[in-house]
Amino acid sequence: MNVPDWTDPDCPVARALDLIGDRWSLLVIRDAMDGARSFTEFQRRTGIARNILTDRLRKLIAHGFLEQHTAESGRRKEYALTEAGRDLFPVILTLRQWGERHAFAPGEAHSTLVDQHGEPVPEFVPSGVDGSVLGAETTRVHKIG
Amino acid sequence: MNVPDWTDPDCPVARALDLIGDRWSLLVIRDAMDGARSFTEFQRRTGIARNILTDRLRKLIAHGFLEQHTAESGRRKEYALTEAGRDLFPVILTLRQWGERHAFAPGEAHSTLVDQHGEPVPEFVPSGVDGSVLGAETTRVHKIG
DNA sequence: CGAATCAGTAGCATTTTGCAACTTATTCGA
DNA sequence: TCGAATAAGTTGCAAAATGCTACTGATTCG
Repeated sequence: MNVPDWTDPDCPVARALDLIGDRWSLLVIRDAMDGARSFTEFQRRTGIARNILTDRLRKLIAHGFLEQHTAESGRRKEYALTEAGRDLFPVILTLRQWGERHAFAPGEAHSTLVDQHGEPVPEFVPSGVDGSVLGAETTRVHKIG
Repeated sequence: MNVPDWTDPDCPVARALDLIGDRWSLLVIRDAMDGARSFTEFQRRTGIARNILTDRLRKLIAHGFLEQHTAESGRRKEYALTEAGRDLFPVILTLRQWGERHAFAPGEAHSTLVDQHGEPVPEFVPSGVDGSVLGAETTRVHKIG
């Protein structure tokens, strides 16, 4: 997508999905957050076709999620998350937690997310200014204008 | 996707994306959260092609995000979110907040999310058991086994 | 130096998506 | 109650995206 032909220009959700709402982009971001740096490493972890990976890495760079820089040792290139890319952490986290709750059978094993001390990351629940839990029923979209 | 051929069976992020990681599913969910109930309404709001919408609605039902029931008045069918579908709220919210921060120029107008009293929904920041802010740098994936 | 590895490209087959026109059932209004 | 409008898809075909396999030119390692 050439940046300014948004599916729904007023909606931040739609703009975000125009940028990373495809089969692979968020998996690449996930792996970047988990330490992947090289073309081959992204390819191995995701299983994406090589030509598509080339395309996705270019788009992710063009849209400001990744940047390519030269590694300390050697001249080989590396991909690293930008601030905007790292800022997708809450998106990946909520997808993960949704998946844990609804895409695994009870008792079925899955990878988990832990903090620096090895403690599991707690469930992440949105709350309003008064501390009440927020959901689709208790919020609404306020349109422009 | 026929449910048990996951891209990456151990990863909840990948499973979630196998189910709703395409151009349109999350926009349909977004509109369902914002009150859309009928085929035509989804079509009008998203702009998706009608045959693709048919396909997506069927898949969302098959995967347990939506259910179809008969409206009170009249015999016409309606689509409604299931509990699993409503539980995608945090995903939509974090996508929205990412979009607000990174996909709009400073000062550019966009729709906003408000609570029952019309108060803007606050920024949603993941934190660990000790209350510290979590991000990609301070967490890691703990694999199965 | 030679072999292996990395980072892609290129060509082609398959799948997915999009568009426009058509169909069938409801519903609404005179 | 009839006729028109609207809802909810379906169908056929064209265009775009994706995937697979093989190939290429640098790096790097022993």
